[in-house]
Amino acid sequence: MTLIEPRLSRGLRDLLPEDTLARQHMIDVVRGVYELYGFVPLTTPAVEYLDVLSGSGGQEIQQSIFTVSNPEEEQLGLRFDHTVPLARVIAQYKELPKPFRRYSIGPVWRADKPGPGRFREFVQFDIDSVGVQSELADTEIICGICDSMEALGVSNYQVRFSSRRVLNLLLAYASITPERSVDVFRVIDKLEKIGPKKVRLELTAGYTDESGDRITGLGLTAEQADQIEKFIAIRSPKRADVVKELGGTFGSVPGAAEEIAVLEKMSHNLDVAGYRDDRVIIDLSIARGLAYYNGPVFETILMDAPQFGSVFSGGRYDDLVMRFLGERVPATGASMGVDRLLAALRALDKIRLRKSTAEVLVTTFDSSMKDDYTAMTFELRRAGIRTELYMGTDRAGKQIKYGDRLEIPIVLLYGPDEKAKGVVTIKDMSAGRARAQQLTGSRDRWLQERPGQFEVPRAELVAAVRKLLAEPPAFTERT
RNA sequence: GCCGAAGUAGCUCAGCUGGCUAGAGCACUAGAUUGUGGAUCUAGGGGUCAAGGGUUCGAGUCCCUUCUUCGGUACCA
Repeated sequence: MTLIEPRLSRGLRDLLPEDTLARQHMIDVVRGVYELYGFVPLTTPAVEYLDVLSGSGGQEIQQSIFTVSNPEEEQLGLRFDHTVPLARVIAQYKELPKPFRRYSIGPVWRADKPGPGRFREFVQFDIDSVGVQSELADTEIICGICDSMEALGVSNYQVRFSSRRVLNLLLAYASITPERSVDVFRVIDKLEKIGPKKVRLELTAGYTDESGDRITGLGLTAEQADQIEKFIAIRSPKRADVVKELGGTFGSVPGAAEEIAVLEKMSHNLDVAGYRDDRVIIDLSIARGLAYYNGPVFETILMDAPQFGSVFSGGRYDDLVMRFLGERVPATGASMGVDRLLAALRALDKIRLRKSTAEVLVTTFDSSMKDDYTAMTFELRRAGIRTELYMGTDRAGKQIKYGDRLEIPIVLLYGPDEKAKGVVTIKDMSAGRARAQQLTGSRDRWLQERPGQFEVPRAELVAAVRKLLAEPPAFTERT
């Protein structure tokens, strides 16, 4: 018999229970925030028609789409984000009430070459408001980002926003054609990463980096680069100052006053909602690389883990539905990089890792008492306590060890002795974990001490377990 | 895509100018301990030395090719 090697195609990975629980927890928290805002969930298939995904043109785009075959031999592919399927749904279900404010959570696929921290299948959490032109919609997305970060226990973060329209006006002012503007945005967006010198070189003549790689410049003139530098030099920790200076320097550019006013309104809305300069700033170097953004753009940095880059970013994209309807539908939204944020939260020690969902393990070390164990287990489950019944008749040591390895906080011991006395032995596993740190050698003492163990009347089992679960554990747990 | 580095047990690695049956630590399994987690002791399982070819009496070690992984860089709708 030829054995099949267990393996995964490159760029794909498994998430073992511990990782899945951490991810689930994070998603639940953020979902809770946006449901608090009244967003509704939307689920679309992983597979879409290829032309729906890639539009009429876009060969580059098609290269990173995984194609899929079906019996009808249709041209299909896996979605690479949630935004395009959303645009399709908007166009297809015209009866949907507007504004349509929805969130989508699920895997997306990109057939790129995987790199460190980059996979071919990854989960995105998207929130979008469709059908609202008002900057209130953009503001609300930003507020939700802030609330999400705080609900996740991160206080030191910064949401930075800018506006593509303001940037576009600037580029026009610097005599840069609209076709080139996306290239320019891409370079400006690197400011934080590579510094102003390299940005200037990349905007103009290009340069050769340390590894000998040739970076092609955009070929702008020195005057054009000057203009761009003058613009992105406008920075301040206070939103009002940025708006003011922007108005002073560029207010006379045709159409600029109107767009600067949008930034001002957003800033005002944020103030009213209670999100001040310490959390949300205007940063004119935020451009985002995506071509379809046409209004406010924003991103989120964890100040204690900036190396992870933006963990939650987005912007306004009023023209995406055009592809399907031929008419403009205003839309704005953001996408949370679930895996990136999770990695950052782990680095910051903000995620409690759990190996099991069970709070209680019922051990079964006397085979004549199987019915007692089953009854006990379901009694706890009906009381809403997450309970695992040990399967098998291994000796007590193994069963307790199993609970220990899965970090189940409570283990129940119930044998003939307990039954005769009408009690259950409850074992608070955290106590033993703390004790084991101090105790060296001496197995006898370890056996005698039985840390964290106590008996309660069998009838009071549920109440006692509830009480113990409500108490703070004896050892320090991450929240 | 480009530049660089590395691939030996599940993980981290040792293995000298080519030479006994390829090792260690950790992890895992079992026992000491069939009613108690940790520590300790004992035993055990686990390897196509990334793959293929070449040189050689002999290759984990040298040469070539391919693959993969990790850095950096570019791209990222």
